Amino acid sequence: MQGRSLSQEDASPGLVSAAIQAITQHIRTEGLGPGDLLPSEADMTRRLNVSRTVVREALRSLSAMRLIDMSAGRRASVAKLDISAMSMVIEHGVTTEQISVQQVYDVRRTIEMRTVALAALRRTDAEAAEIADRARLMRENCKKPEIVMEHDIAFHEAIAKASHNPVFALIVNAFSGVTRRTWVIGWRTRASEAEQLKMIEGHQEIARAIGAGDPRRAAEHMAEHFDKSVKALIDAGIA
Amino acid sequence: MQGRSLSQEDASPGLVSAAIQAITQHIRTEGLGPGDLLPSEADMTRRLNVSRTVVREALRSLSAMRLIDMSAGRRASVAKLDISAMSMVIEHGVTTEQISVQQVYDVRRTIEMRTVALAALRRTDAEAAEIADRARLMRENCKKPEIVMEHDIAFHEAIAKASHNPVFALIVNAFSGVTRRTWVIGWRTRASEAEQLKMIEGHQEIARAIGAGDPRRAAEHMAEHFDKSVKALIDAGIA
DNA sequence: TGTGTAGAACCTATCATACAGGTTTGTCGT
DNA sequence: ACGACAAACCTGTATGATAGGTTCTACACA
Repeated sequence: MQGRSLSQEDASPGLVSAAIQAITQHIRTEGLGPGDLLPSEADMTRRLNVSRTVVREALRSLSAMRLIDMSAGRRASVAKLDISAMSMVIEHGVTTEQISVQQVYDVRRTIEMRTVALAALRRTDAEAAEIADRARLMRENCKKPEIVMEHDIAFHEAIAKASHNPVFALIVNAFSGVTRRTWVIGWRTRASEAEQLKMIEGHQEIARAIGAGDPRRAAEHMAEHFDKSVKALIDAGIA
Repeated sequence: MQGRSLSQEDASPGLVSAAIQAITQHIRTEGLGPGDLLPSEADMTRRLNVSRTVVREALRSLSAMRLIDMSAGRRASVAKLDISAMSMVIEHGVTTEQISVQQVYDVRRTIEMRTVALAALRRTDAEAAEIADRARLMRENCKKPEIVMEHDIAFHEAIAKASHNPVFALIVNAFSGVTRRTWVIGWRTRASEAEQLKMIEGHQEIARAIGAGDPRRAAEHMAEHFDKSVKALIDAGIA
């Protein structure tokens, strides 16, 4: 007893892929939004006429891509937008040497030149304050690289958020993982303490420009920041 | 008999998450590259001291993110970079109305302004030819929207590829899915045939600029193209 | 009438086992 | 040396069982 059914397209081979299709389509056709519940596994098992194993692997796949949330005892639900999956993809690309760190920086530069300009135009006061705070905290902790790094990453994420375009925020977030793995290298390369401070001041300049609502100046400082960061990485021998 | 083992961090709850961690870490520590084989499921079952169900769900998750390739009878292998997972995330965001089409276009514009400039600088002759070909094919099939669309998408992907930065290619690819869902709307909005032709000519201009190795002109035409596309979408009532 | 608490009902997480079918590999006959 | 066949190994899917988490209901008690 394992009659093929699965409504339609068995394009990609395997029942699991078909189940994934069916589930995403269900979300689409039912117009489900974040938080809405999906049918239970047993239910899907009946509807799709496959074993629970298949249903579970399909759900697990969706969960891996963060399209749905799963937790014990509760039915799966549609997830809020979250691209940490992409973060894994990028990290994977870097660790398997299919992507270079420099290439990541080029993309980041491209995107953040835009987010910073948008942020300068659209930031709320609270967002401007958050951004300025991160820059300040970087300076205050300038002796502790780990902490500076976390604030640095949060700084860039806050700017992306202030751009008010979630797609930008998503992408910037996706790069945080890689950044965490390479940040220290760039930091160490800045030989003198003065140079490290200058880098932090660059962040403060950016924060000020955003606060002043000056997109051009913000973008210029961001560009400068990236140029120096890339230079630091190259000096460190990361091609 | 199900002693907890799994080396370390059970941070995210669930054995599956832990298994995912273990597998990605295995890839990292063994320095595996694309095509290299992972241990068999049975092997992992023993090593991680969990059931095969868990191992399979972990593998399936990685497979969903396209970090590994799975196929019947063969062991899983490390995958070549492929971000079609992100495509699903973006589509999910759009269908659940967490992202607007316009926001996607803003991101595309930002990125493609860069890819087109890089392409003009770094394209090989073959790549330039491919890009020009796509533009030509768009014109030749201008009566068949479906075909124009496919060549349009391929056009943009070819440019991204010619930028010689795989991360850009990845991201542009990620947007192809959404584009496929909205492209026709923009096309229909261009009322007259003349307007449709003008849009296609815009692509040819871009192709020419890339062929001529002129990044500035290429970027200008790309900007114009996006501005018009967004306008078309807005006219169509897609906020 | 209001409330809270113990179950019942429902669900997911994980395990064990089984079998069908695809891949790989080595062996044996020619 | 070569090619076909078989064994060994692996994955895909199904089934059934148990443990433990969630939610809702109904009943006892205030």
